[in-house]
Amino acid sequence: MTTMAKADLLETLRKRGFIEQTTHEEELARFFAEGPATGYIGFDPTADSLHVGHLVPILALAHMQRAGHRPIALVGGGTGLVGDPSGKTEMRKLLTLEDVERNAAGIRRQLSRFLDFEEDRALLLNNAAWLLDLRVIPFLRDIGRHFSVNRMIKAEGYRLRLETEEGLSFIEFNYMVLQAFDFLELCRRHDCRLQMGGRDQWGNIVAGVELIRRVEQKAAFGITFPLITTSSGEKMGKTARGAVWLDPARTSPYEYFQFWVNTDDRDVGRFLALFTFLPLEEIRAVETLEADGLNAAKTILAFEATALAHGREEAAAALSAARRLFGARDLPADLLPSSRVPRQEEAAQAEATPTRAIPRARFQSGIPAFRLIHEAGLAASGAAARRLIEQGGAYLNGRRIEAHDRLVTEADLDADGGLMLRGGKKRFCRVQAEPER
RNA sequence: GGUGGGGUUCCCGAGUGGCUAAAGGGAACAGACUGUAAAUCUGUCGGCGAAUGCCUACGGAGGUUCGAAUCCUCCCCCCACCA
Repeated sequence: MTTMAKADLLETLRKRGFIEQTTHEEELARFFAEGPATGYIGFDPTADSLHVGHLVPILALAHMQRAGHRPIALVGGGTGLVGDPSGKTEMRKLLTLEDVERNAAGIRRQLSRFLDFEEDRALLLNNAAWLLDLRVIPFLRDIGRHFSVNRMIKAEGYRLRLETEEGLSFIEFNYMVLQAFDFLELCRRHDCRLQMGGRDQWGNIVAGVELIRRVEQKAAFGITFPLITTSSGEKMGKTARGAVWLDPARTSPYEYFQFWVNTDDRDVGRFLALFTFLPLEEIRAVETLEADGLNAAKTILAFEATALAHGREEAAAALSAARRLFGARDLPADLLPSSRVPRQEEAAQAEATPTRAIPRARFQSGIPAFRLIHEAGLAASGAAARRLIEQGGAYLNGRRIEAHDRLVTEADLDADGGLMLRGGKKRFCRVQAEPER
């Protein structure tokens, strides 16, 4: 990458919607121009998978790397044992060391899809390395003395908690100090001078910037990202069944693809800028589209986002499955031309529709439709499946199921020994009869 | 440790002996309308192979009663003030 690209990073991030606030605007721009710069973002190991809500930070690191800088992803193996109170109204349950280690491993795997860790072009570190063995007294004397409690209790992250009944425990109160110390440690070890994070991290980031200036007399910078909400006001990335995960075992590539296709009209352009690498000039054209064109843009958004998280093949398979279930539509060649999405339906692709296997013998006696719907995962219980059918929302091979106790038999199986169930408008499940062994 | 307030179904929150599987709102799901969008309207919304049927449920364990989320006893947890 050229020096040009390095210098442009701040502008790129800004134009694509990544930036909420920065410290030292002009110095920061110079810092990038003089790069390569090293910057980091912390990830809490609260689960063994990251989810859609983490994409903004992940892609920010990826943009850094693409511009020729060096990103660090810091897994909070140490701070995860403490728990960040920022933006939380109640105290988090504390994680065990084993939890944290297992979760850190999952996160590492997922990040490597977005970042190139070869030859230290990006670093993946765990703050457990320097936090776990800290000694209290030296820490208080060397680091603690730089923090003013008067100022800390005014920080937004703490104020919320100080005002509620829940209160703030001492362990959480230390979080800011530890995170600031992380930044200092990264500065010392890797000359890292930039920390990015969500808007609720502003206080923690600034604390680190100031600590570095005080202790090392070096310039350090912070950037926060806006909280991404959907136009309907929801926090982005949540659906009925909870978070949309990056782990394919938790959220299948097909579901992941569907999540993006179902983007609100008003969000398509913004999300393309944030969650894909397609050029902004092309994305701008999307703003004026409506109906069909907009749906095509959502398809490309879904393809690109899925390809980033799960790879091109999985994305193509999900697209192919979606085309089969919802009807094929070719994508216009002049829409987002940089995308390598398959614009027309190609010959048979790998099956990406969720599939459920049922022993063939059960079809011989016949399976009540509501039971099958339940087993296929299209309803949470038998009663729910019954309701679904009563309300006319259940389909077998494209035809509405009229009675909840209708028997599904071998006569309903197609040439491949399977059948297609549908719940509501967009949930599908293929049921495959398993031959006897 | 003391005093007071509280723990209700996914969430918020009513309910203080039967009419309560439990008001109302939110979320969610389905149908209509559509563009796999939004908005709107209608319906559903503990489980059970049909039920005016059975089971489970109002922090936990017992008890009173024909009958308890509602009354009593003990215990656990949360919050506030005091120490």
